[in-house]
Amino acid sequence: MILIMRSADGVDIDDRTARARIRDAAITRFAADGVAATSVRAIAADADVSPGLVIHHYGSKDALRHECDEYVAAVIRQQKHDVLVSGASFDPVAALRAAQSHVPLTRYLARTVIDGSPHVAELIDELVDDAASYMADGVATGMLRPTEYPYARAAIVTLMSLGMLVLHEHVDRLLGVDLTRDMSRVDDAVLATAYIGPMLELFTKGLIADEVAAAMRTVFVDGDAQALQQEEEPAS
Amino acid sequence: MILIMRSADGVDIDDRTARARIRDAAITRFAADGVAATSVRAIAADADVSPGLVIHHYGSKDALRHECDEYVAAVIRQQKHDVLVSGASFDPVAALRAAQSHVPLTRYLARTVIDGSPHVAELIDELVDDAASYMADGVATGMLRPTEYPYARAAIVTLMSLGMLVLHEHVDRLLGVDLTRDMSRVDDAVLATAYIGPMLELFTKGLIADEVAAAMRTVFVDGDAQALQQEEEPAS
DNA sequence: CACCCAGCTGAACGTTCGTTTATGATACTA
DNA sequence: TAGTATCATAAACGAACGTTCAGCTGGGTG
Repeated sequence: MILIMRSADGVDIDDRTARARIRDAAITRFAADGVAATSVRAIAADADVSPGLVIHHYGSKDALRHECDEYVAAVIRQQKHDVLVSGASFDPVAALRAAQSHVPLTRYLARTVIDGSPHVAELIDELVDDAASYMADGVATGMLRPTEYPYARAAIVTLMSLGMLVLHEHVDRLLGVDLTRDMSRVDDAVLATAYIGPMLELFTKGLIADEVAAAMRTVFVDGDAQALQQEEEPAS
Repeated sequence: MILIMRSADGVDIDDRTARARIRDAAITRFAADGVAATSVRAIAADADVSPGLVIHHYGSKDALRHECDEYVAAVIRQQKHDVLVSGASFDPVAALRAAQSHVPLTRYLARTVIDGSPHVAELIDELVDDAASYMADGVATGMLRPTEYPYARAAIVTLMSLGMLVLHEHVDRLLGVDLTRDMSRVDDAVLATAYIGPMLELFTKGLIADEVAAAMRTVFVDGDAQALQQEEEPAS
């Protein structure tokens, strides 16, 4: 009945106490329905305990959510660390696997990322910093193209990936690919043609033609608000 | 006290009745705090009416949310139409402007896009279809690069843009650019260097080097699950 | 054995929620 | 002026919420 989180998964946490069960149930519920729409009673029912015990262990629903944030952040950091020490520098396969980590955790992150938790914001800052570091390595080894904006590019790519994760429901509906599922378990051609294929194409060949980009660059980067009005009054 | 939505903005809606005030207040509140975390009483207070009137006009909170969905979808469709009839085909400036449409509506869309509303899902499907159409035009006129995956690419780019919008809070924190603000009003260099600059670079030059992409393509697109396991057992 | 102290429960607390209802104010119509 | 929809409110409803608390349980210790 209860979706029990596999306790190990590379992380050395071995608790299966009621306290841990409550935390896992909370993470799954928060991820599925959002924090505000999840009741303490629902969490308690999922964890097969009384509502009172939830409060007894965590003090309040808010504190529980707080601890879920920290736990998810800790697990993701751990996974990041594991990836880092196993396959060094920028390994796209490992990075992709790390990004698509444990299912409920990923779903949790995708949900709470918009509810303005300071812990999650911190975690995202770290993810961006790490991405910037990885991508600098990637540029150095020639795997990635050089950039004028190392940090901004890392932030944008990270947030784009995260954004796709947040919108996983729509990605699934439109492309038939569930990003919150472990991708290494999906072996069909759908994933390839519907997601990774166009993704690789997009990030290899680009999207915008050079001359158009140059024009847009003139307007937005070199130009100013005046040039932005060129729709109504075509100048130059 | 109340954040009143400008009634016109290209859409021929001129109601300033209490009913409209409630709807506008609900959109703003739903956008800011989420649907579940917003109480009917808070909406009523923002609209300067009694909680009972909210129900009297809309029947229930859920029906109100339903109507907000439909209203936002209608306004966005209207704006899309306006852009379409004014500057034809794929005009990047107009497209960008249309994407960054009216502030509370954009925020609303960014919030409700993850709560699984059928109306919003429908709207997204339309946005993707439109993007596919625009991008096909762009390819025909040479403004965009050709693609093996026309629909998937359109979906990915649309969802990526939407994802950035959803994560606007983090985009703002990391890059100092508020995507929910009207971009034509922001004339400083921050927007250019922090967002549009790297965005243009990313979608023009790409990110991944050709040889790496070719390798990843071999693994993910041409290969299969067997090849995906090459980390543990490096084959071939 | 008595003790006891975590872990845990069931019932209840006060609050807030969405919603209902009875009633008042207002403006149009005959 | 009387009648009557329409718009709006204040008060209250039951349900569900987060939370509290007194008491039950069962394995470890004297």
